[in-house]
Amino acid sequence: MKYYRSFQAGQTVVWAGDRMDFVASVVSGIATLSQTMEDGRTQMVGMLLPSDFVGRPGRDFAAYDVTATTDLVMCCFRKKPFEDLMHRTPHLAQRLLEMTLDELDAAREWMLLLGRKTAREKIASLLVIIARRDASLKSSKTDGPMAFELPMTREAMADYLGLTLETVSRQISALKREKLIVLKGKRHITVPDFRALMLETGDDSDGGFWD
Amino acid sequence: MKYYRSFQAGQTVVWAGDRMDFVASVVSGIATLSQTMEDGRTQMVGMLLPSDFVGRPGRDFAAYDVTATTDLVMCCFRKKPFEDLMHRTPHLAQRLLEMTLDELDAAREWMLLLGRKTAREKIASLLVIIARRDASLKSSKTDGPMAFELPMTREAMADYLGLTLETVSRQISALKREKLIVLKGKRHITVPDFRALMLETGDDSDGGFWD
DNA sequence: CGGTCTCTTTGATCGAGATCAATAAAGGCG
DNA sequence: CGCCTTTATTGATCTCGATCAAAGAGACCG
Repeated sequence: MKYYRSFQAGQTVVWAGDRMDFVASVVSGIATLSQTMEDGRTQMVGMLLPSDFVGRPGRDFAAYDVTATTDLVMCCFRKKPFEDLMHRTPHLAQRLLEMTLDELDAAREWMLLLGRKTAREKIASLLVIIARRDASLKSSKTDGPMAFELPMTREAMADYLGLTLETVSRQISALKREKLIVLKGKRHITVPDFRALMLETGDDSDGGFWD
Repeated sequence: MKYYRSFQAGQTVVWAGDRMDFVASVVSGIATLSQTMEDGRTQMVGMLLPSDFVGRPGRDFAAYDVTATTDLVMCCFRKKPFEDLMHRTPHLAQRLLEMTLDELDAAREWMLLLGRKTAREKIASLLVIIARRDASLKSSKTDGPMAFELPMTREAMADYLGLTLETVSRQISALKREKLIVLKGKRHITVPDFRALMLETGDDSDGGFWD
C-alpha cells in the first residue's frame, strides 16, 4: 500500500493523460507540474517541494506532466486504499484541504506574475521565492547576504515564468551587472541585499514579511 | 449564523486585506477575485459562479478583492460557527476539498493561458469558457449556433486575460471580421460554429469534449 | 588531451501587444 | 430632447520580449 520511488534529475514521473493509480508526497528533492500545448509551448503550473502532495482522490488520469528537476524521492500510496483511509479519517481531508488552499494561493500569486509582471520582475520574484524557501529550509535569517543553488535550468525558469530562455538569461545578466545578485558558476547565486532584490519584484514594499 | 447579502453589478464585496469574518457561497450572479499591484496593474485570479465558495477557514483577512460583475446574491455564514461545523461534519471538508481541487485545476489552466497563449487564443479561450458555462446552465447543446451575453466589460476581460482593453477590443473585432463571432450591440455574442472558435483557442483539437 | 554533448550567454533583428490619442456609440438623466 | 458619462472602437507609434543565429563554457568520456 505504501512504497517509495526514486527518480533522477530530469526524469519524468508521469505524463499528462497517463493512468495514475497512486497518490504521492515528496520526501526529498523538487518536482514540477507542467502543461504542454500541441505545438510544444510549455507552462509550469506548480512546483512540488518536500511534503507536498500530488494526485487527486477520485481522478484516474494525471492532469499534468510531473518531472523531477532534482534527484527526487517520493512516497506513494495506492489510490484505492488511500481513498478508503480518507473516508475513515476526517482529519486527513481537512489536512489536504489546508494544503490545497495553500497551493491555490500560490497559483493565484503566480497568475499575477504571469499576467502582469515584466520580465525583470518575474526573474526577481522567482529568485526571491527560491531564496526564501531555501532560507526557511535552513532556518537562516533573510537579512544578511543569502546564498543558494538554483535548482533548475534557464529553460525550466523560462517555462516557469512564461518567458523564453534567452530573456531569462539576459535578465539574470542584467541583475548581475547591477550587482543585485552575484553568480558563481551558472547555478550558485548570492544576494548581497535581499531587500534591494525584493524591490525589483513589483510586489508591495514588503508584503508583511518584515513587520 | 446564516444570512443573505445582495450586491449591485460593479460593487465591491470585500477589499484585499480587509477583515473577513464570514465565508460565503454565490447564490446567483457572478463575482471575481482580483489582485492589484501598487501601481494599479490588475489581474483577475478567479471567477465565482453560482454555488462557488469564497473565504478560507482559518484565515481572518481577505487575500483578494472580491467584486460583483453582475448583480449578485451571496449566502454568508459567520466564520466561527462554520469552522465548528466543519469539525463536526467530515463530509463538509471532503466536499470543500473537491471544490478547491476544481478551482486549482481551473487556476492552472488559466496559468497556461496567461503564460503561453497569444492574444487571439486568449480571447477565443475566454469566449469558449463563457459559452460553455452558459450552455450548461441552460443545458442546451453545444453544436448548433450558440448565443450568450458577455457578463463583463472589455476592461474586465483584459484584467482576466492579462491584456489591455484595446487589445481585447481589436481581437474581438478581428474575430467578428472573420465571421467567427457575430456581435449584436457590445455584449451579445452569437457563435455560428463553435468548433471553429475552439480551433482558435490553441488547446488540443477537442479536449475530450466531443468524444 | 581533444571531442562531443548540454547548457548558457550574447548579438541582431523582428513583431505582437502596449501605449498614446482621438472618435464613436450607448445609456442615464436633467 | 440634448448633455454628460461610461464603454468601446480604431488609428499611429513605440517597446519589450520573441526569434534567429552564433559563439562560449563546462562536464563527461574515450
